[in-house]
Amino acid sequence: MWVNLAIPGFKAGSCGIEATSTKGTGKHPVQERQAMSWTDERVETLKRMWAEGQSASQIAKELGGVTRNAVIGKVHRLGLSNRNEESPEPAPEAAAKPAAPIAAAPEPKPAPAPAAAPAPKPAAAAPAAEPAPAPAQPASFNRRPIVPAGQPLPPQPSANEISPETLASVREVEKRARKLSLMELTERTCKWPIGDPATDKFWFCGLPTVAGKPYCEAHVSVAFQPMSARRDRRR
DNA sequence: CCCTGATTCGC
DNA sequence: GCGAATCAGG
Repeated sequence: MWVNLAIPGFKAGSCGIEATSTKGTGKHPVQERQAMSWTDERVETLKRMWAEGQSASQIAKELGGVTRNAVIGKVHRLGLSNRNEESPEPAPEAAAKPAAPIAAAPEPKPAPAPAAAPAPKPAAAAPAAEPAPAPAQPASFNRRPIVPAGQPLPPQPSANEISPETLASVREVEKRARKLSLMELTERTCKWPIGDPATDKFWFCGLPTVAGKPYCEAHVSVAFQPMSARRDRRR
């Protein structure tokens, strides 16, 4: 299960290494040695995610131990504010242009820079974008249990049931999916499942839901269709 | 309400 | 440098 959120007694008094073992108590030895700090690694993650267009809160959550304010503050100090503003370099392909090239990109992977940083990401079998939510079992234990859905999973419409435009749009959006695990879903994160539950390549969309709906805008469009539209397209 | 980023300013 | 509090906005 995911344990780096909300460290109980944690209170970043400031920056520093809160050396005193105020929390040296019997806490889980989870990642948290010496109060969070902007290590090269963390800064790199911050830069990468910020460049990808992730929000400060999302970045904060990923990093753990910091608030979105901290992230924003750091972003400013690093001087990489306005993520917009064309970069001096050939734009590295912004990941958010709906209604655009429908290129068949089968790889939904952000591909972090191969720098010299020891990626804190799970290796081999996991989707690189997010720590795999299945740490409890030995790697050899493949074929994990069917995901216990909290609610019935939506039917995955076959390609011939949705318009090409919508399909393209959805795929585009899914590249930006937050890839949440079941436990990370909240009332307002899109619960559309993506990938095969029987493999590691499975997660939930997680983007903001349309008010009152369980899915984000893109997924609502494929989940809720007028009967007529469905009938017309089928068969 | 939920959420965003921007800024200030004591630490 | 850091980030909570605050501000301004969607």
